[in-house]
Amino acid sequence: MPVSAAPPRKRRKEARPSELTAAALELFVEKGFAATRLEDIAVRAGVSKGTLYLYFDSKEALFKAVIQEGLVPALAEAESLAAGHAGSAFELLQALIEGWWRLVGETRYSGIPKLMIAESRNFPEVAQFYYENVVQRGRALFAAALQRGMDSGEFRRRDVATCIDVIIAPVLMLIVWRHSLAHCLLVQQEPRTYLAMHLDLLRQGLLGDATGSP
Amino acid sequence: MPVSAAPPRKRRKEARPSELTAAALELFVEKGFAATRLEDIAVRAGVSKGTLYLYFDSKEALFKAVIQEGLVPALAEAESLAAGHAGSAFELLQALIEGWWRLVGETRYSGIPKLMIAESRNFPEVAQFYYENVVQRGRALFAAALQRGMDSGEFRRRDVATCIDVIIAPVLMLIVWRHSLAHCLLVQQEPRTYLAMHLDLLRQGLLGDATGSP
Amino acid sequence: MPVSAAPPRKRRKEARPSELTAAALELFVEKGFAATRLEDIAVRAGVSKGTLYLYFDSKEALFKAVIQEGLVPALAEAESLAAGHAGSAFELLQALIEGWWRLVGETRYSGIPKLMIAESRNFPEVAQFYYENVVQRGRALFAAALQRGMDSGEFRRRDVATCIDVIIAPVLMLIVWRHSLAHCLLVQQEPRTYLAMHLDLLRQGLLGDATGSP
Amino acid sequence: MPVSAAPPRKRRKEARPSELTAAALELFVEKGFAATRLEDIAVRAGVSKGTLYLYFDSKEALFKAVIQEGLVPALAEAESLAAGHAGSAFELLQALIEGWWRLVGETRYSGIPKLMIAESRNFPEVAQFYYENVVQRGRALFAAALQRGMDSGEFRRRDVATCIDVIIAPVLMLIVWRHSLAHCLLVQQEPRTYLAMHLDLLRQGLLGDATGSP
DNA sequence: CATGAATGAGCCTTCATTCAT
DNA sequence: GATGAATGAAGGCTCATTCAT
Repeated sequence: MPVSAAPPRKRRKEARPSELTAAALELFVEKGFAATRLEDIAVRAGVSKGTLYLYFDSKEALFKAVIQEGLVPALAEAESLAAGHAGSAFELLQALIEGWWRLVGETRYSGIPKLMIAESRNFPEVAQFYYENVVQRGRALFAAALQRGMDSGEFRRRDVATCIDVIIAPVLMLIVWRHSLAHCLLVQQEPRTYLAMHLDLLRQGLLGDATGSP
Repeated sequence: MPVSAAPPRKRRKEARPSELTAAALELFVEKGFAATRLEDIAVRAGVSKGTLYLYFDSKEALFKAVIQEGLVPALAEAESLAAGHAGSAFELLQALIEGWWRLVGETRYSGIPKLMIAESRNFPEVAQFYYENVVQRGRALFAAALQRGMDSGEFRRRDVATCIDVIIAPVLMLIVWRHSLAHCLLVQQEPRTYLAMHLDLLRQGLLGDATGSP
Repeated sequence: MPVSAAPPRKRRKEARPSELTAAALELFVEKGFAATRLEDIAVRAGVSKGTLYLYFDSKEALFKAVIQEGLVPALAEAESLAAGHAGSAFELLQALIEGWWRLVGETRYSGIPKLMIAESRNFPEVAQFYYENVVQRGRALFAAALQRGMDSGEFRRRDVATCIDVIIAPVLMLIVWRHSLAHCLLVQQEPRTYLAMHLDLLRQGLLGDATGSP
Repeated sequence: MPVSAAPPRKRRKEARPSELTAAALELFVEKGFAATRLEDIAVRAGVSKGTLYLYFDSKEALFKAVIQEGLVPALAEAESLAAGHAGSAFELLQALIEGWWRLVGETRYSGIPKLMIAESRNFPEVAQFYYENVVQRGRALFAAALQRGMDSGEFRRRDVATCIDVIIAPVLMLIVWRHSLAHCLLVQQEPRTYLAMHLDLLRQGLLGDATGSP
């Protein structure tokens, strides 16, 4: 037993739950919920199987925790980013998309959307939580930007609710793609280029021609 | 017991495999591969558990069959649709998107993209097959339409490969959404409206201003 | 459909059961009863799985038939051979051992002793049948030869019942060995040499020294 | 619940594997490999089905362990017994046969020869192991005794390799017999009497007459 | 707190048996 | 008679969960 070194047990104890959910997230995203064994999660987190049950009541509870601690903090950050934004509506849209990529797309949390796509029908309660706390809040950010642009005449006037989903889809799809087919086929493309193309089409699509019509 | 009816043994024999893959597809899409029990598939197809093994060597072989017989026929139809198209490049794009919705989005095969997202990392070989026989061929259709529009000056000139993915994403996402979160939350929106919005933004986004410059 | 050739169905029909038991015997000896699939037997006999049930009620009934038609004819032949024997007691013993090798050891029926060793505890009734109709009758032949030799002073006087088993053991073991370890290790030895050695030791062992004592 | 007793977890852990192979050996010998259910083994060992898989990867691995831990220790003991033997060659033979009966014939390990006869063709690798580590070493012990006797003139000169097998056969057969037919028919004979008869015939058979010829 | 041995319900797979053709 | 598609009970194996240490 080493006399010094090694973080004291106290610190570990507090950090444990998030180490466990981090390991669980990785494996759930990789293999899916049902195909992931608790033992594998324990091994990846460097603990024993039984330890998982000190922090979570069941495999399903662990899954819920993974989702619940996943994207909410990122959303809060995005919300404050949007609140303090000063530029044009399109610049806000751009900031939202790029911010989302930085805060989610490039982190381990990017796996959560794929996970929810794969598992929501098996866990309706979790899906409900995710919808209310992530999807709705995320859509609201985009809705506000779009509404502002339309009200000011910067954007053509369209149905906002429908517009949001069309705009978000390429961003979501990029993430999902990188966690599914692209991952095992190694056909990665450059995300920044892809997002730039999306914004390029979007600018033209939303702004319309010089006269602002139709 | 009816005097007529009762499918003769012979006909069943030939029809069985596709009845089984149909039942399997539904359940794999609903629950995922690992969480689907062969017994459930058998019950849904109206046969016994053992019968599955008369037609497929294993659960995994059944999965492969589900994917392989899934979208290839629809793609062939889309290819012939594209080959015989006469209108503008944008009209071809529109026809591709709407055709895809009609041939895939509204059929049971719409579940396959969701299934591949969820399972491709567990079945790299199947992912490879899907990529080569569905993804690549689908992208080629859109690539041809885009290239034609750019060459003729109808569309602004952009990198085709990147452009394809951005354009396809909303269509794919619509399908995936309806098989995942939307399905269990009953927050369905009208697909036609959504696709119309996508095309609306796309027209403006691709065509650009009156002078044809970017 | 050929107009001529092929044995007429009538003949097949009579020959069928023994073709089936022949195939079954081979596979039971090779793999054991439980590990042999009826389908394999059917294939080896060149019929379909269902056909087996036209001749035998169950897998167990087939097993019983295999044993019952196995060694009884060979024993009858050995009995008539012994009955007509004219030489010394030792020559009779020698004729029995050599005859047994020719009638059983070199035929497919040599598998039956191995089969009974492996399966008798799973099929006590069959074991009973085998004991009464094969073992007992076989021992009786040896018993008669021994008794004759002891009565005439040709052999030393010993307990016949015990003596029989010691004498038979090497012959049995030779057969069993060739159907088990020797078969998969290819360490076959020459059976004739082995049997000659057995008889050589036996002659000396039974005859004793010149004075006929002890 | 008793205050004392109750084997500590630690001790069980170490003792488990041999408890499991002991139970497995009994059942494999009784019913054969394929006809033995893992559940029965577990019940006989007083554990649950799953526990077997903590110690053995599969049913086949359990089988291999049963064979591998079976007769090797007994052989080692027999070898040291032979090494320290001082009497005549025949006395050594006698000691080997009687020792083998005491160390194997009367223990649970006596089932292994029957098991190998029944299963070697299904498990060629195990047969190979058994042949090299048990059969070969056992034959070497007898070979040495025979060779010594022939070199000293105590025995008649014969081909040693063939002679061994003839001599061992009755001992092996006795064991096999008691685990197969004799077991279910209750026709047990006295083993000691049988072995004595074998040795009696053998002495006379090997020694020959007073003049040492032929 | 942490461990990992033990459990047993559950699932994939096999195969003896049946029966419509 | 002969076939082989269909059945469903049974068994090997896995893994979420528990609990004595």
